[in-house]
Amino acid sequence: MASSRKARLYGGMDAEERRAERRLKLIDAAIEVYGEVGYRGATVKAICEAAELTERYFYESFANSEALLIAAYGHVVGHLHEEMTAAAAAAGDDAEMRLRAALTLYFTRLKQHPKPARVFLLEISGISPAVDAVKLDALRVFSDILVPPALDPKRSGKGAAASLLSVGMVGAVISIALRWVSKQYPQAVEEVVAIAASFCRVALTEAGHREDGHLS
Amino acid sequence: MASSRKARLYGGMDAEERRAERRLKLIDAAIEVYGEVGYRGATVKAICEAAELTERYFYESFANSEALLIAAYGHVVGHLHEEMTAAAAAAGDDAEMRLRAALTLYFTRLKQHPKPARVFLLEISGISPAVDAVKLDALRVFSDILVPPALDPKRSGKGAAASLLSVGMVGAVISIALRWVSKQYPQAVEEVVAIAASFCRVALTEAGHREDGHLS
DNA sequence: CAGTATTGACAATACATATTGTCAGATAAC
DNA sequence: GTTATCTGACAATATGTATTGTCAATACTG
Repeated sequence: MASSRKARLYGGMDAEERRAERRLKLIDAAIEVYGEVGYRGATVKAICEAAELTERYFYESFANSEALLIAAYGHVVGHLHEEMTAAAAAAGDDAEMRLRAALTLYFTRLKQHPKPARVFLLEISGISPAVDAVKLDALRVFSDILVPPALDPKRSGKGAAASLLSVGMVGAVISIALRWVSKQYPQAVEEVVAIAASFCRVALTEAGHREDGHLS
Repeated sequence: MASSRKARLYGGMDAEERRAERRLKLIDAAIEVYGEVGYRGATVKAICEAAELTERYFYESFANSEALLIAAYGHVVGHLHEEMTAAAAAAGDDAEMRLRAALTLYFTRLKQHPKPARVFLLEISGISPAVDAVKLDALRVFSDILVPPALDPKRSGKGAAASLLSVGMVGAVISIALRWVSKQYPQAVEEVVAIAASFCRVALTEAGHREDGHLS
């Protein structure tokens, strides 16, 4: 009872820690491999090799390839989400400023880390209903950062139309990002942000108009 | 020499015609099946069954599944392209009118034919470089309908930025379409068109500003 | 140092599907 | 009605990969 050590230490870590580390290595490796050959081209074996682990450890942490994809996605998106929220918050209360700040952070990270970019921009679509649901949720979160629903409290009646505006906005930003990445960043971050922001502004202003019955 | 009939007739058609008909049946069946289980879930066998043909005929017309996907995509997009061009032309010279006409046709067709919609909205992404190239080309074509480059002749200097605007526009429209379809058309066509148009207008007006050195 | 938990390499299995091949029966030509 | 062509069903093969299992080598514990 007194010596209730959880497990034998290896490399200074107990069993739990080692497992967590392997899990992380697999996620990192997955992002790497997805970025090179795409999700569907990524075999379990290739990911394990990249992670310097064997297949046994793959199934220790993940039920199947899809589970790893979702985990990798969550990993990338979780970070980004935090950072964007923080950047928006730091920019104050002005909607335009918050927008700029969040987008600038987004495109900056995109340029710094091209591989993860591919995971959550491209690879994530149309794998399975489960994966699509995860993506949908993530997009909603990002859209809320760019156009905070809190700033738009009357959004009860025209919810559906407002939702299409959010969707269009996020679609525009992601498409721009995809192209920008695949063409290897031909424009400066500020320029891309300016372009993306102009689409986001549509969602902001149109939502306002629509609330006022300014339809069509 | 005189009796240079190409081949024996079956069902009133010669060999060539029969082959063409089978090819078409396969394309139609593919669109149907993709619409139900997605491209990656669509086996050669399932498509052949839907087409009421056997695998032998699949390989008669297509080298592999990917070739059929590309053919199906071209089939759907070709039609749509013609119709949108015609609708835009019929709407006269006013950019706003052309835009409305093209978008209205797009969303109307989308509602009429949900299955093809899925093929060219969702299934087409990230299958392979070849398929992506086909898609990229198609998107460029559509973007040219919505914002004709002819109306924008000075587009030589700031080409790259203008290109991102087009990309964003098309991305917004497609995302809106996807959501609208997957939620089973909660808004009227006119309303969706209005929302989509507001994103397209960004591409039109921003392009103008940028030409005037109105950057950032 | 002896013993055991843990690891890494790799074999064995399972499975799904693409792709090619076979052949009996149907259909048109003469 | 006979023959050559074409068709449809299905078998046979090939391939690639996920998933599980085995086992010797390694790293820690006492």
